[in-house]
Formats: sequence, structure tokens, C-alpha cells
Amino acid sequence: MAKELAKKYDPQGMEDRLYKEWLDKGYFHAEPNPDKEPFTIVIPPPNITGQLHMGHALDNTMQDILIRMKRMQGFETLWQPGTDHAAIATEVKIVKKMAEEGLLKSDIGRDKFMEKAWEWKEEYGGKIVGQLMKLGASCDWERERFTLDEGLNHAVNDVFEQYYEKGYIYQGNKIINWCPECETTISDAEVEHTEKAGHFYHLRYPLVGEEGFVELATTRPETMLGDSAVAVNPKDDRYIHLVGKKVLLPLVNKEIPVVADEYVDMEFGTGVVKITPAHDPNDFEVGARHDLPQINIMNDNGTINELGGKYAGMDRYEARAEMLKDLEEEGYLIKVEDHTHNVGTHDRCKTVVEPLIKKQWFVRMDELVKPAIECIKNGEVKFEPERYSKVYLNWLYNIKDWCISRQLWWGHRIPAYYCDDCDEIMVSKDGIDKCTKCGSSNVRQDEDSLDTWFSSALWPFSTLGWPEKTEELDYFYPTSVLVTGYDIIFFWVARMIFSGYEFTGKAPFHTVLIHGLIRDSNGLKMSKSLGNGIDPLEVINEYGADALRLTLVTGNAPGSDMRYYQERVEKSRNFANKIWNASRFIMMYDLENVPATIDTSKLTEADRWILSKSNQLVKDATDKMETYDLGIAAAKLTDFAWEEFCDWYIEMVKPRLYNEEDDTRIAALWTLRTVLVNTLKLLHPYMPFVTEEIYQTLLDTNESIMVSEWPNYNEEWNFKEEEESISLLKEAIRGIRNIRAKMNVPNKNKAKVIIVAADDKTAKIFNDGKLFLATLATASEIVVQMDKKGVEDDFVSIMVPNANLFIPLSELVDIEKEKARLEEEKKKLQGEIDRIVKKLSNPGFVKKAPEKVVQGEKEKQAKYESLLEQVEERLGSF
RNA sequence: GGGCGCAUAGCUCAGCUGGGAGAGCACCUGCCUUACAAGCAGGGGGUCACAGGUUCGAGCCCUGUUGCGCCCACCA
Repeated sequence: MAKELAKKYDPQGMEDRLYKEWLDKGYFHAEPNPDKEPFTIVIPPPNITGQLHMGHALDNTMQDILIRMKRMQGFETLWQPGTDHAAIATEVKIVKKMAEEGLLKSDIGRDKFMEKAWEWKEEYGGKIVGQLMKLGASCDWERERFTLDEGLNHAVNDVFEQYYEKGYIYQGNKIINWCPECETTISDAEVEHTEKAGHFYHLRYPLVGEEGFVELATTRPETMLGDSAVAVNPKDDRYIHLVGKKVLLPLVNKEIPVVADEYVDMEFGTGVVKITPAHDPNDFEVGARHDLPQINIMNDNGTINELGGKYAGMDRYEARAEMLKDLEEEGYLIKVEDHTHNVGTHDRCKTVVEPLIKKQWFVRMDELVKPAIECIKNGEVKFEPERYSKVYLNWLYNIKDWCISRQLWWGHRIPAYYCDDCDEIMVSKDGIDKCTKCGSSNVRQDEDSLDTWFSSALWPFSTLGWPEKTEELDYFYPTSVLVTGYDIIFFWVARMIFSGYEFTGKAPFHTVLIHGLIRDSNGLKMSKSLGNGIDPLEVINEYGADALRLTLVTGNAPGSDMRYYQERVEKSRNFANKIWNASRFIMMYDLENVPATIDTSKLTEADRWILSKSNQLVKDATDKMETYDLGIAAAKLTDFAWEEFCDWYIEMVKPRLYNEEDDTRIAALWTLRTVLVNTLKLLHPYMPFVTEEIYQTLLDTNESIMVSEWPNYNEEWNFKEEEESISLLKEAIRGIRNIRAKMNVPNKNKAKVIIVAADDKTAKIFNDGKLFLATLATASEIVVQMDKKGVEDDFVSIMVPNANLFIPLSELVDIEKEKARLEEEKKKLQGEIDRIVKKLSNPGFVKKAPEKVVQGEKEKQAKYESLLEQVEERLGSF
């Protein structure tokens, strides 16, 4: 008993059922297979705390499209999934949850905290995996990894040790970005610069031992507690005489020197700068040049420390306010100006970052960056769209050493050890319990953990077993394409590339496919705080994953942001519904009697036309998909399926299907099925669920479309002549419908005879198409003849190349109006002809334009002239 | 300060290597035609931001202008 499609297209239920089937059959699983070529994508590991959002939905849909296409093309296809521990993002959530239970990190200690964290991970982590499944992601879940699992931890320690031994990792007392809220360092990449309205405070610092003062301006007056100099430009005549002298630091009552440094911009502010080496990156440099003391005035939580005198213990902003009050009272505050400036904030918590000096671990970038730059230049790695390689390169050109240590517990603990007896510092991937220098067992591990991106940087090879030499690594690495958003190029893509070169000697992938952000319908970024985010799961529940997937990858240029409109999802759902119903229609007939293959000579013109179109589509869509133009490919597919196949071909074929005696009926059914199957296959990467459901039902099989063979372009299904014939018939049909619509011909008056007067060759085309012509043009009869016998003045006429069509509409046609319409038509044609003649009489055009273009113009001219002739003849006949 | 992107129909956007502009939504007209009203047929609507240039030919290439947007950057 053949399967049946449900009457109504209803993605709910169907999608989950099919996904489970795919899982059960192990279609997603990949194994090293010497008989096949590998195709690998590593998933950008979502944060375990994460909820699937539209960005994930887009990112993973794109990956799934590529993966599913390649799988069907016969590649051994691995989509490597996994999740990211996401250090700080997760720790913040765990801490928050603990706080609800009245617990603090410090209360329970590191080990207990980690226990809790893992419990938390077991409970909440992995939720997102289920959500990816709802989307249809064909990941190899048997290979799922986690950045903190044992193997990956091993890889991280190994990398740390290797970097350390090469001297790429070092510990340094440098100025870093400190988040007083999270109480940890963060890397430069995590600092988000935002324009903020602030103030420019003009202060006077009195000269020591003489009358007068210098005036300077600052945006952060509280840092004056840590001032160790004021600086002027050595070329600045206004101040040069002060260099070497001292000024009195107000409030602190300390004498600090005036130094000369090129760094000072004479044009900006007063030309005098207070120097706070411990709290400003530039001042740090100036301080180093002039050997100034570094005075750290701040505690980890952003309060002023004991060096701050009466301000000690105050929050930095509280201290600022208090100090300004005091400065004003004591006459040191000259004026306050409004001033908007860029303030560094922590991208996670938006707290204003405090630059300060701390001993941290860094990765030296100068050497590592070289192959990562070179690979773009020599084409080993390509960005798609290409312009993003500039963004990438620009970042690498200006890169500074990477601060990797974090004052967090949830993460990879730094494999560095200190001997409390001899102060030896040791790094070991295997752990250390005795000092390698003095033998003391008084060793302790560094308390800090690593930046979460340190482990994600290794993701393309650590997930495949590195540093072990696994079969997987050997076969699936380097991976093929990396798909991600442009917002993550610095954090992740760049770091994967240099890590790949450093540890495997190869680029981790050859292509980086970049996409944009999904914005709301007003063009705003979807965000929790704005509450404008749309939950993909709700959309999936309402419209189906197929509809969401198709929507997300169509209608925008690669790499650019897109706005989300629910109406577009509706449209996609409607498309799924369209395919569903077309398939139901085809399945109403006795497909079991249709042979698998058929000689194309048995096909009608219409059959060959759609087969030829479908064949061309195979080529076009595949080309576009392979060059990552997923949106264009999708548009071609949906246009073909909806317009050519459903609106034209199925309608053309109906009379043949209705007539059981028709001897081309089998050919029609064969063509319907063949074209539908090919279309379903091409659509499958975009809409895996509907296409699967229809495919299995249509072919009455349990074989999955996802492991069926990708359609190939077939040289023998290339029917140019039929394409032209059908295109002529379509033009005629459109002409008839158009004219009747314009004349408001009621339905009951439509079914009239249509007389076609055509030349020999064209007459044949019309004769061959008679059957569907009558249906599509709503005619009672089509009479094809060489002359205009029987045509009266009150017939309305439609001209197509080499044929005139006449419809008797006596009761509706006002002959004068019909003449006017034809005159109008004549004018239009004449205009076209004039344009072409002008073009063709331009010697430059004829000489320099490609032959094909010139020929095209000539053909158009001939066509229009012939049409004009027909119109004139008709006009002359009245 | 540097870099990048965008300006095309009322709205949101496509438009691949230059050869007379498309889609969806919206709007108008007519249809419950036995696959589908989540549909069918037809229609109106665009100096492709502006100014130059290259070319036989420019929405597309070059230069400049204007207006938005994004990224990077230590101007206190």
C-alpha cells in the first residue's frame, strides 16, 4: 500500500519524527573513509548557558545547508558539534544562582565551586543541543565535545606548555584591562569602546618653589591620586621652561616632576598632561620612558585603596565626586567642560573598564601572527565575502600581546606552578607536585584560569583528538569551511588560524564564510535588554523549522545584516505548503505504473521544456551553493518550483492526466515525478523536513533523501528548441489573459474559439500545444490555420512572433477602442525598433560589442518588426 | 583619526564577471477553476542618492560630494 501525504501541511510532529528517524539510522555519523573525500565543518560551539537565538539559527542553518549538500554529493561529511564552557559568561550565571541560595564563591572555595559548576552544567548545559536538533542540524552527535572535557583540557595544557617553552607565553607586569564588576582581567578584544558623555575637568597644579601653576585637563580626576608626573611636549615653548621643575599634587600634597615627552599633543587641551602610569596605557609608556613610579590606587572591586588617603574605600566614582568637591573648595578646580569621549567597557557586563598594572600571563603575538597574515595573501585561507579579510588583517597588523589569564574558576586552570621555597616557576601539562629545582613539595598551582577563547582557538583540531595522532585528525583535518558572524572574527577566527598553523602546521580551514546579524524589523540589534529578540523555537513551533531556515538564508546579500520579518517566514511556510500540495496532486495518479526511466523521445514539448529548465536549474543552483551564494540559489529554486513547475507545467499537464486514454500520460507522470524529485533534492539542504517527508512518500520508500544522490547536470536533457516553443506559447497565453483582464471579460464569456493564424513552423508549435493552450487560455477550441479565415472586424487580436491570435468578443469589443489599442501597440513597437536601429547604426557598437550582444539586438529587431507588421496589417484590415 | 559597508518601486531588500532594472510585502482588478484562498490570473508603481569620468554601452568600473550605518584606534 502506497504511502500518503497528509491533506494538510503540518510541520509540527512531522519534523520531530523525521529527525529522530535520521538519528536512529545514524545518517549524521561520519567515519574516516579512504574511499571518499572528506568535508568537515566544526560548529562554533555555543555557550552551554545559551538559549538558541536567531543568530545561532542562521549560523547553523548555513552550516547544515553546506553539510547536507556535500553529504548528498558523496563526501564523507562531518559536522563536528560541541559546546563551550564560556568561562566568564557561565561563571557569572553560576555565581548569581549561588547568590540566590545565599552562597558566595569565597564561602565554598574553589573545589566546591567547581563541583557546583559541573552540576550546573549537567543540569542546564546541553539545552541548546536539543534546540539545534529542532532546527534540523545534522551534526554528528556521537562526536559531541565540550571545551572543558578531558581531551580538550589535555590539548589546552599541551598548548600552554609548548607556547611557554618557545617563549611565546610569558608572565608580565603590564597594564591590563580590569573589570571591577567581574573582578578579572579581560583581553583587548573584550573591551568595547562606547561614546559616553563625560566631563573635562580643568585642574591647577601649583608650581613648587615659585608662584604660579600649570593647568591641565582630565576626564578621570580620581586617578590623580596615582599621578607621578605632569608632562609637556618638548617643543612647546609655553611650558619648556618648567621641565625639570616640580609641581605640587593637590589633595595628595606630594611633589611630582614636570617631564617632557613627545606623546603630549600641544594642540589638545592645555598641552599639559597628568601622568598616571598605573592607570592609563599611555601614561604607562610615558612612565617607563621617564622611570616614574607606578602607583596603583585601586582595589580589585574598583574602590580606592589605602594609598588614597581619605578617599580610601570609596568607589571610584564616589571618590571622583568627593575629590572634585575638595578640589573646588581648595581652589584647584578651574572649570568643568562637557566632553564626550570613548570609554572602554567590558563587553559582557558593560562596566567601565579600569586600566591597571597587574602581573598576568600573556601570549606574544608577533611571531604567531605571521602565518595568519600570510595565508590570506597567498590564498590558503579565503574570507567569503572577501572584504572581511581586510577586517581580519587590520586587526592582526595592530595586534598586541594577548592577556590570557583570568581571575576566574570556571575554565582551564593555568598549568603553571610556583615553588614556595625557591620561587621557581614551572609549567607542565602533566601537573607538578615537586619543585623541579629544589625538590620541595611546597608547590602550588597558579590560581588563575585561561581566557575562554584560548581553548576555542584549538577547537578545529582539539575536537578531532589532537595532540594524539588520531585517524580522525588525519582524515578530517584541516576542516573545510568555517561559518560564523563577523562579530567574532577577532575573538575566534584569527586565533584559530594562528593556533592551527602553530600546532598543526596547517590552516584549520580553507574558507571562512561570514554572515551578518539578524536584526528586528526596525533594524535594531536583537538583545535581551531591549526585549526585542524573537525566539526561533517559537517560530519553529508556529511555522516549522523549514520555513525559518529558508527565510534566514534568503533575501539578503552575503555577509550583511538582515531584518527579521514574521511575514517572510509566513511566505516560506507558504512555499513549503505549495510544494506539499503540488506533491499531493502528483501522487493522486498511478505513479506505480510509471517506469523509472523513459526515452525522452516519448516526451511532449512541454515535458522536455520543464526537464530542460530543471536540468539548467541543477547546474545554476549547485554552482551558487558551491560558491556560498546560498540566498541566490534558494531564490532560483523557489522561483522554479513555484512558477515554472507549479504554475505552468502542472497546469499544462492536467488535461493529459485527466484523460486516461491519453498516450502521453505516462510521459507526463514520469516528468512530473522526475522534476519533482530533483527539485526536492536541491531543496533538501534548505528544507530538510518537508523534502524528506514528500520524497519518501512519493517514491514509497524508507530510504532517506538526505543520503540520496545529488542531481547532476545531464547533457541530454538540454532542449533549447522546446524552451523556445513553450516560451512562445506562454507569451500567447499571457497575452490572451491580459487582454481579457483589461476588458473585464466575465468568466462565462471566456470559453470561445481562438483562431491562431501562423506560419508553418509556428503553427506546429501551436498545434502541439493545443491541448493545454485551450485550458490555460480558457478557450473552447483552438483553431490553428495559415490564414485569417473566419476572422471578423470585431475579433480582438494578440500578436506574438510569427502568429496572430484572434478571439471573437463581439459583444465586448468596441472597434474604435480596439483600433486605439493597436495604435498604442504600434507606437510601442516602433519605439523599440527605433532604439535598436539607433544602437545598431552606431559603428562603435557594432564594431566593439561582442557578437552575441549584436546578434541579440538584431534578433530583437526582427521580432519587433515582424510584430509591427502584424499590427499594421490588422489595422489595415478594418 | 583610519577602514568598511549602504543609498534601487510606498516598505524591506536581490541584482554574479558592465549589454536597457527584479522579488516579497503593501496597493488595485477579477476569480472558492476537483493540489493548494497558506491559493490562481491580471495590473499600476523606479532620472537605480548627487556630480563628473572611463566605455560603443554604466545600477554595476573610476574620482569626488552628500546622508546613514558598522568596525578599529591611547588624543589626556
